[in-house]
Amino acid sequence: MTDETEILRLGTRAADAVVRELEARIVSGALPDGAHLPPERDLIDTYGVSRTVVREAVAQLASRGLVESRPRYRPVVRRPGADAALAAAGGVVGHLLRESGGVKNLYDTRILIEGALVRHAALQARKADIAALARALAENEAAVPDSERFYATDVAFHAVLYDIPRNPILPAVHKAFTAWLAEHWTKMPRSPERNRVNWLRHRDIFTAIQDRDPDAAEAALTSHLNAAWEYVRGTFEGL
Amino acid sequence: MTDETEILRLGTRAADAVVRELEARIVSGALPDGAHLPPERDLIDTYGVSRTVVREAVAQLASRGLVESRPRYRPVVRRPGADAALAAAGGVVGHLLRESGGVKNLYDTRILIEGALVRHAALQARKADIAALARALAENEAAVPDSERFYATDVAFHAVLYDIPRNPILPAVHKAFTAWLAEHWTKMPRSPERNRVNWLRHRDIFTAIQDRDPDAAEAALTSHLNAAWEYVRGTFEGL
DNA sequence: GCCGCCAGTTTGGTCATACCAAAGGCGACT
DNA sequence: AGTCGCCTTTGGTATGACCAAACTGGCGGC
Repeated sequence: MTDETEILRLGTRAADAVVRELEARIVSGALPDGAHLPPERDLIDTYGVSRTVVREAVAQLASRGLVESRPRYRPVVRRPGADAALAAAGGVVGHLLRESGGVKNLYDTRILIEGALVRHAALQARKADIAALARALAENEAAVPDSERFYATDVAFHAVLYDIPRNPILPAVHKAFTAWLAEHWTKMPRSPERNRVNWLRHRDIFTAIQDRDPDAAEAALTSHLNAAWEYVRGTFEGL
Repeated sequence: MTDETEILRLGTRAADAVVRELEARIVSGALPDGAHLPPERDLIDTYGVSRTVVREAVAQLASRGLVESRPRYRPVVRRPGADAALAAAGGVVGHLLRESGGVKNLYDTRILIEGALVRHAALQARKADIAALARALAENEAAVPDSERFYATDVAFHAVLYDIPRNPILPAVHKAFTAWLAEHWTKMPRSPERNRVNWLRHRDIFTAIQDRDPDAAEAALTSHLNAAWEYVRGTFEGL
């Protein structure tokens, strides 16, 4: 009954209380973004628990993205954003990508979402959005000879599409997609010729959006992404 | 440089090695799904580390959804699925929803995705898919007088849309959406009249899909979801 | 012979303490 | 004033102990 929504439930440990306390101090702003957490030994007598519990609490906060904890440094408070949520999912996604069809499934999901985005852009984009797209497109073109820079501007061009709806969740989704797929994507063989083809596709997408033609925009986008998939599918046999 | 993709990096602890070991034993099937982890004291001398490290390793596995750890029970191995990934993100999402506009952003994202799904359904749905939709629609209609059952069949109807592409990520996304939005959604005032209106919208969506008309399907879907939003927006002022 | 109850054992949760190594701060020295 | 190096702070790990709840097995009753 209850386990439906509590797949990851950790149960009621003493650490949970400390987690809630610290959580409250973070969201209330008492521990502002960027500040570091008090030393563990302070938290011990602040909350009257053992260091074991304190450490587990901090670990939980880290796994939730509320604090950023590097090996021997003081944990840094991070007000969570949509990207933190996606980052938290990253660990599991890594496993999914290793399974058969995992990459394909994720990529198809991306195509689905990005297809919707270009439709949205074609219908809703403001002048400033189209200008931003044009700029990204120009930088993309300028980078054609340099494969590394082309990849960066390629990502940037697609990123603009995620920015247009002005929904902070979407750029985070894009970041997550690129991070998760980057491993497979960056090993794709590249060349100025290849880059130029991709740039042409980007231009098609841009033109369709500029023309306010959602069907053409979606068609150009899916064709672009599917072609890219076909191009790299050999990289990961059957994934 | 490196922190771009390592938002949640925990650094190199001794626990990480144990995590990798156990991870390997899980994905290799040596620890099959449903089995429970060896006792902590066994892991201690299996890997030659202290119990502190073992416990941290198990906690990390739990946060990644590879094991399910309830308070005083042996952790149970869970082969991760897409739903585990989304569940991992749940903790942070809870905070996002408390922020201004958080619910709206999440809901808009849902509309974007589900709009793409109905388009896809209108273009790609097979006979069996349409039959499943028809069945869900019928059950939805039958539940009109019973608001609680209506909510369940409502969710089930939308779920069919996420099943059609046969991409396991999408049903997990749907589960995540409903779980995250349920808190706000279930407190929406309901009545058989209201249910009937919603059912009519569902029928519109179904008809459009059956007619292979993606534009009509998307329009019906967005109209349906936006109307629902307007109806409940008073529930959470300005969220 | 089967089932339920109870004690002993196992096992996860917490505490206390100690030690190490690296980070960070402070002061001396140049 | 700037730099180098020592000392303190602080996170990471190891031990060992204890508790309470879960588990197990055997005993006794039905």
